Amino acid sequence: MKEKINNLTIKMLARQLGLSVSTISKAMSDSHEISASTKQRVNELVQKLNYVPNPYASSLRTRSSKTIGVVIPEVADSFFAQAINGIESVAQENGYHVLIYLSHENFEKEKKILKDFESGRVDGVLISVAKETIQHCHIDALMDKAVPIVFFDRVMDEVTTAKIITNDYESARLATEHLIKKGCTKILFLSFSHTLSITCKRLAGYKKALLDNHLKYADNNILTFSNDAKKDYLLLLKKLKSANKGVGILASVEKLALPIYQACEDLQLSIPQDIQVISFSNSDSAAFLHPPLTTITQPAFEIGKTAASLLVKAIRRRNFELRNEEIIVPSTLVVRKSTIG
Amino acid sequence: MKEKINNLTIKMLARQLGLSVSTISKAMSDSHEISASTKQRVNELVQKLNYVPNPYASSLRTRSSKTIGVVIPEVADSFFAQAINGIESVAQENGYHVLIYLSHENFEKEKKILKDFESGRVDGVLISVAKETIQHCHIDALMDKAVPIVFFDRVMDEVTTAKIITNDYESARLATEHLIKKGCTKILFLSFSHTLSITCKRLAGYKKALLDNHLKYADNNILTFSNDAKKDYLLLLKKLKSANKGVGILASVEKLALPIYQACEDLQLSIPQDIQVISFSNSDSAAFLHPPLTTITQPAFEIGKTAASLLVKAIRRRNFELRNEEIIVPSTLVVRKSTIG
DNA sequence: TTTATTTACGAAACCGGTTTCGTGATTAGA
DNA sequence: TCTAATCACGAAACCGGTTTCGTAAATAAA
Repeated sequence: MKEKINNLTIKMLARQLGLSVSTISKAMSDSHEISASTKQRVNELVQKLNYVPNPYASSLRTRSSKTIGVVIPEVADSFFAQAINGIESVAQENGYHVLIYLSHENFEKEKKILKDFESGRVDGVLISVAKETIQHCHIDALMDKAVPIVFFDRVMDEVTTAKIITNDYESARLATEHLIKKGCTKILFLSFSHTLSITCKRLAGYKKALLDNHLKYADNNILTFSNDAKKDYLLLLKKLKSANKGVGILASVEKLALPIYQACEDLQLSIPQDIQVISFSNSDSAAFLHPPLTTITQPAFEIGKTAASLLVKAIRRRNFELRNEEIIVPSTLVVRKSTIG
Repeated sequence: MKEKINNLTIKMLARQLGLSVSTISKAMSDSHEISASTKQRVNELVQKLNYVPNPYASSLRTRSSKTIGVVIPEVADSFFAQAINGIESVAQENGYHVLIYLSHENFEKEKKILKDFESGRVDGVLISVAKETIQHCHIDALMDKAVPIVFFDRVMDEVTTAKIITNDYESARLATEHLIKKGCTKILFLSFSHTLSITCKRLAGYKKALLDNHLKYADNNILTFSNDAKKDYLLLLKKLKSANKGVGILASVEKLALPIYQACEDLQLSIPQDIQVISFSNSDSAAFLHPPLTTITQPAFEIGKTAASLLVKAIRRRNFELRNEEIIVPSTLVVRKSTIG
């Protein structure tokens, strides 16, 4: 087994050059108090010996980790995958490192993760809260420690900080209206939470469209999925069994779309003749489903990028306070064959 | 702006309890040299004040970061998303933190990332190399610093360490054979690299199946995609235009599947009547494409989990050497309608 | 030419934990 | 009863950087 080599330290560099450690340190950070010639000597040795400074020593002293923590419910969802892409691109560009944590929609896990952040492990946090999360004490606690936090997608309105979201209300309203215009007289809203910001807003948009078009809202048109896929599927089957023509479905998150297709197949219902479907989704394959799925496509990459940019700015400039604002990056309704053309 | 509070330190705890810092430290790590009563006093204060020790101070002294670095080419691919899931689950279970880096298929970026790891930022590394990566000097350099590395999926055979992969050769062979059995006499192999371990092995499996079935191999049946989506698409169109019945396609990675569907649509070719398609893919939506896509489904979560478990074990037990072994988690051929039933 | 700055660097404190080693008090062994 | 071992804890070094402050030499200002 290869031994952990007594790593190269700044002290050794100093010795080799006959300089002090402080001089080396300053030279590496291009300090003005070091002469050009010395800087060059230092840089040459650094190159030659392949020296990489210990980030933890640096973090300890400077109280900054150049690291941002990202907390998301899951990663196997095109939205979050693309958002991570956006986040990472900003991080890489600015020399930040990205710590990823999955809450698995579980509040206790999310709490534990944020608790750990109180240690100073990260300079800032990007979070999309878990489905179970209804309190924000864990977030408040972290903010009390002056750790900047930016929400994205799944936000908590009660927390005073920046939130990067899409136009949930408006796009759900538009989608619902689209279904109505295409002849739907009864529209099911598939949700998977009563409390998440996104589902509330999307539901509100749905209701507004109903109201505007003189359709009455009915509680039993709202299907709330649990985490039990089998049970959820049976519920869906039951609902669709009794569906007549003129039924439309609006799925409020990506992962609810495929079960609809499955159910229609099992029940031999045809989309869009029997049932029209729209889903919030970022999946590339939406266009190639059978039939192609009409989607509300969120600017996931953009949302991640915007959130990360703002966070980095907040970290950099300590006097730059994250205002209690919502930055809205709009989604687009992409009409395909799952709704009548 | 909230001021960065002079964070709670072990020193303050010590003062409050009239104990020394070393006692506190030992009490917190449940050292045997501390009495039960003292441990309890310490724990109570820790609870009360909500004390979270500074991980970087600890890392500095112990030379361990409880962090693993994950380097992948991209995240917007179901395979990597699921693999991250597996990795994260193991990490969370074992108290490890996960730093994520994307190479964007770029060798220079990958090199830079691994170079940074030489600092001691991570205790171990999981990597799936970039498409551009053909040398392994950057990996060797890291291993020279005694940082354990485990490859997953896209490995480098020349590097002596553990590799978690799927049965690329065998599953490509089976898939090709499946196409042949279903009547294909000419089979296109869609690749996006000549050098990646996975594409080489999959190509070899493809060749073997041809050989076994007395079909002749032809270079111009191999389509190698670049990163220029438009150009790639035109290439594909051109190939398919001249396709007669009996053509099959094997796509060696997930993201090559949708362009095939697109092209067939544009050319009004019907799958599977005109062209049969199989793709390596982990996407849930494969089953709902038009037509449902026959896939080779990799155990992505399992691969991530296995790789992470092995890495954690290697980190934990310094005398446990990562042998030069391949751990193979087999894929499954899921036959759907894109090949004739 | 003398004094005031500026330049270029070093010594040492510091960040917040962990670990080694030493020691007085208590307990066990002879 | 006297010595040896054990217990429970503290002092201080240590991890590897960064930063403050002090200073000799060089340069500029008077």
